[in-house]
Amino acid sequence: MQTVLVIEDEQDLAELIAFHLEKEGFHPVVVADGLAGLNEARNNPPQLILLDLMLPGMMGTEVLRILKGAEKTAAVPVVVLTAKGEEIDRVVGFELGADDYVVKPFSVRELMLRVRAVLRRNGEAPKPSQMALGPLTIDTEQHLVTVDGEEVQLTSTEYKLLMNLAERPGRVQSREHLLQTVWGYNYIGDTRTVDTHLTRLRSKLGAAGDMIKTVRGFGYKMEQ
Amino acid sequence: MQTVLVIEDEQDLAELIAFHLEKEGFHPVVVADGLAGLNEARNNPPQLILLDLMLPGMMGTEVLRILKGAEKTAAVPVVVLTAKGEEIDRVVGFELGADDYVVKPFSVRELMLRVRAVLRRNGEAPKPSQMALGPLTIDTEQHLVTVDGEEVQLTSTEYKLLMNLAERPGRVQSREHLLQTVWGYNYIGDTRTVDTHLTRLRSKLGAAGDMIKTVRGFGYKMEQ
DNA sequence: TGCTAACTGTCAGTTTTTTGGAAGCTTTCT
DNA sequence: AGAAAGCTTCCAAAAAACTGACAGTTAGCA
Repeated sequence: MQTVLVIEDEQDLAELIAFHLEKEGFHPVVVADGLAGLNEARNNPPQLILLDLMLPGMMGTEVLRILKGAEKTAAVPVVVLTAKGEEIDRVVGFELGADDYVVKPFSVRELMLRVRAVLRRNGEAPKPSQMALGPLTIDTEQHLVTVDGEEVQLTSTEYKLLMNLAERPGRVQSREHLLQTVWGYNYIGDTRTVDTHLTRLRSKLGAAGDMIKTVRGFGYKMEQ
Repeated sequence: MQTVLVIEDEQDLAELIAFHLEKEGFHPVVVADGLAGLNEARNNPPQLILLDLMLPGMMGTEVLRILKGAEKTAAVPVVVLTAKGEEIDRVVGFELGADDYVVKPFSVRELMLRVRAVLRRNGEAPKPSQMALGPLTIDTEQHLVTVDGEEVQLTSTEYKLLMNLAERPGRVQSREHLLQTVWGYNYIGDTRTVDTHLTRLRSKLGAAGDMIKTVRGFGYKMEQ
C-alpha cells in the first residue's frame, strides 16, 4: 500500500484530496500544519508528499527545504500545491527540489494524474539488494559490506558514500554532486569534507580501497 | 545544444513558443502538421517534442502513438498541448505515453517549466555520451579516453582541450577561441600556452596524436 | 539520567600533480 | 636565406588532493 502524506490546512480541501487518494488506491495521511507534517514524514516516511505551500505557522517552502535536507525524507518525492503567481521556478527547480506542482485552483483529476506520474517515475528503479564489484560485496538489505569475504564496519556516511559510487560504477561524480546526494539536498558545507570521508572509506576498505579512483579536477569514480 | 521539435499548426502560438524556447537556450524546430512532425522527428531526433493534440489532417493522438511506437523516436519525451476537457488520462498515462501535458490556454512560463522539468528527468538517466573517432574513444560519463582500446591518462586541461576539438571534428579552432572555451571567458594568458598543452596532449594520445591537425595561421582541428 | 565511545565536519599542514610561460629549436613559407 | 609560425623542453609556482588532529555532537549503554 502506497502512503501519501497530505500537508494541507484547509480542511475541506484536505478531505477532498484524501477521499480521492483513497479512491485511487492510496493510503492518505492528512496533517494540518508544517510541523506535524515534518514529524509524520520523519517517523513514518510516506511514498509521496503533497504539500500546500500556503501553510499557517511555517512557510511551506521552509517545510520543503527541511524535508529535502533531512536524510530520512530527502528521497521522498514532493508535489506542491501552490497559488498562481508564486515563484514556481524556484520551488520546482534545483533550488528547493519539489518534484512537481499543481496550481490552485486545480481539478482533483489533474492532481491525481500528477501523483500517479511522479510515483511512476520514482518507482521505476527498484534497487538490487546485492552488489558485487571485484573483491567488494554490498548487501543493501542487510546493510553489510564485505571485502574478500571479510565484513567491513562502515559508518552511515561512509556507507552512503560507497553506495553512491558503487551504484554507478565507472561514472565520475563531482564532490558537489556527492555532497548533494549523500549529505542531502541543500546541505551547505565544505567539499573538503568529501575528501576526509573518502580517505576513511578507502582505508576501511583495505584491499578494495583503491577501487575508488580520484579523477583530478572532476571528482571520484568507482572502478568498473 | 538541445533541440525541441514543436508540432503546432497555429502559427502565432508556434512563433511565441519558439521565441521563448530560444530565450531559454534551446534550439526550436517548428513544423505545422503531424506528418511533417513525424518526418522531422525521424530524420533528426530532437531532445524533446512539443505536440499540439489538435492538429489538422492527422489526429494528434495518432501522431503520439506513432512517435511512441517507432524505435527511433520512442525514447524522446513528449509534452502535449491540449484543450480542456480532452481525455488527459489516456494521453499521459501508460496508454499513449506522453511524458507531460499543458492545458490550453496556458502561460508560456508554465510550458517552459514543464519542458525543463521533463528534460531534467530524462537527462538523468542513460546518456551513453560516448564518442568515437577512428582509434580514439571518449566517454564523458566515465571521463575516460582510450586510443586503440588503451586507456590514456589526461589532466583536466588536456581533457577539456580534447573535448573541445573532438566535439566538432573538422572545424578549425583558433588559439584565442580555445583559450576562451577551455580556460574560461576572462582568462588572460599567452596563446603559446595552447601550444604547450597541445603538444602534451598529442604525445599522450600516441597513435591518435596526429588526428589533431595544425592549420598554420589559424589554429587546430580534429581530423574527421 | 549520566557516562562513554563512536561519528562528523572542519581545518591546516603535507604531498602530489598540474600548469603557464620562457627560451631555444624546428619547420614552413616566400 | 630570412622570417614567421609552430614545437618542445624545462622549471618554479599554483592548484588539487590527502591526511591526521581536534572539537562538537550523537548514539548506545549502564
